[in-house]
Amino acid sequence: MNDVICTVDVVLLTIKDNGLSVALLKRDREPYKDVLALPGGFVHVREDADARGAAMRVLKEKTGIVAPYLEQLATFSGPLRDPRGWSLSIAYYALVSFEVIGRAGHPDVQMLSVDQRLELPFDHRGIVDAAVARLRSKSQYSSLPCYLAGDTFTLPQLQRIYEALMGEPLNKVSFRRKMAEMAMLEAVEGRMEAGGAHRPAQLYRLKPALREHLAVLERGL
Amino acid sequence: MNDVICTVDVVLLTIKDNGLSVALLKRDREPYKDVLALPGGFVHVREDADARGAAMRVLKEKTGIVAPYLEQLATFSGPLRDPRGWSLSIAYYALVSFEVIGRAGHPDVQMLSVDQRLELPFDHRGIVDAAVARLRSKSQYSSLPCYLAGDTFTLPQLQRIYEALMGEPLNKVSFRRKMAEMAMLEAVEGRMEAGGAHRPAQLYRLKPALREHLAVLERGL
DNA sequence: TTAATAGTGTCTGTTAGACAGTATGGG
DNA sequence: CCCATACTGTCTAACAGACACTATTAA
Repeated sequence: MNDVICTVDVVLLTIKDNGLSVALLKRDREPYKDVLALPGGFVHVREDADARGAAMRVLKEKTGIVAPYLEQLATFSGPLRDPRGWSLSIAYYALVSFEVIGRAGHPDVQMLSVDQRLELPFDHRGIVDAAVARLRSKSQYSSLPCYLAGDTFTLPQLQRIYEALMGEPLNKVSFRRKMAEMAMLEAVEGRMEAGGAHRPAQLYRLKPALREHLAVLERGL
Repeated sequence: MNDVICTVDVVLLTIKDNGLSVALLKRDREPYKDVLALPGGFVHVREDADARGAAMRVLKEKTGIVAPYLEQLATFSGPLRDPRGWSLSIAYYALVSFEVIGRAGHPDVQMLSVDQRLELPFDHRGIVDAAVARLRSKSQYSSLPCYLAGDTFTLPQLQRIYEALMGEPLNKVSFRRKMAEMAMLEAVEGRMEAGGAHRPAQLYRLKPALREHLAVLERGL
């Protein structure tokens, strides 16, 4: 009655070159061997405390990354999405800064722009699209994009991330008012961003209390 | 490797007595026989086109209702939620007007206020809470609550539904401005609400084009 | 005519964005 | 000094909510 193939897939997103990129790996077995696909795998009833645990395990095994933000996206199912039979995938999306991917140093992981619209096996194209839509939607009224920044970042850097997600330039004064309204950042004393021939920007980090749950705005950006 | 119990559960919500109520049924088999629980059942690989199809089938079988709005909520999983073993439930939520439940006429279906916080078997209490939170959240900026009204309704009726969901009175002028902004309603000619010793209200219905997808607001209510 | 609710015009306080100014680094 | 970018003060336009007024029915 219940011969359902149960898997998890993870859409690992980051900001690279001012645009969203997704982590893909060449599959190491059939079906679609050697084709670029999302990191995914079977749910292991013996090891996994739940589907989220399976997603964390799969992400760690395939990319070496323990993502600070991992949220369930949706479940995709049906008889046709996997040639092996009626299958079901609980999809998660994870957000990390580009540095974290570099530090993990898995050479198999390829970061491809989501705008490139590469064809993907299974229904992975639809899963990626859903993750990007969810991220863009939540970015309009929450602190979610902070997880795409590094541990510390400046307000101009953070604004560039928001702008990349929203696809339009934002008003600087309004943006800063909103960030203050969410009350999620704390200044990192002493250290400023070096770099250009101009005034350096204040560094911030997410308040430790907000490492787990998002800050949200009454009205969007 | 994949001995996962795959089920769907449906949170059928309606507005009754100016408050949210959820449809519950006495379970007809073990575990938790005769205990009130969400309508749910196994995914049938032979019949169901996907998990959504399973949810529609289960809802129809157990309550006689074909809901105009049925959306995936989340997937709940783990070894402890079902005494039979490591299980997974893809939860959906559906919205209908109270009349539709009456017309379906299934005497086993009980509508209980979500505020009553009745204890439920499995993790059904958490599933109901998640559905209510999702509905309340989406109500702040979309036409979603219209599915809780009947086929035709007046603006005062619709405002009362929004107010029941938001838990606070809304400004009449602003509410009407927002409904106009969403451009989702069309007046039903000729017919007005009868009833009281006062001016009758204009009847509206959802525009046919919006029967499938929601209208959303740039800024919330 | 009165009571009761439907629907609308308008005023005002709040909020968001434009603009322009000051601040502070490197060259 | 100049230039570039960070940051901030302030004006204005858009928006949301309060209030009051008109409209329309039954009794």
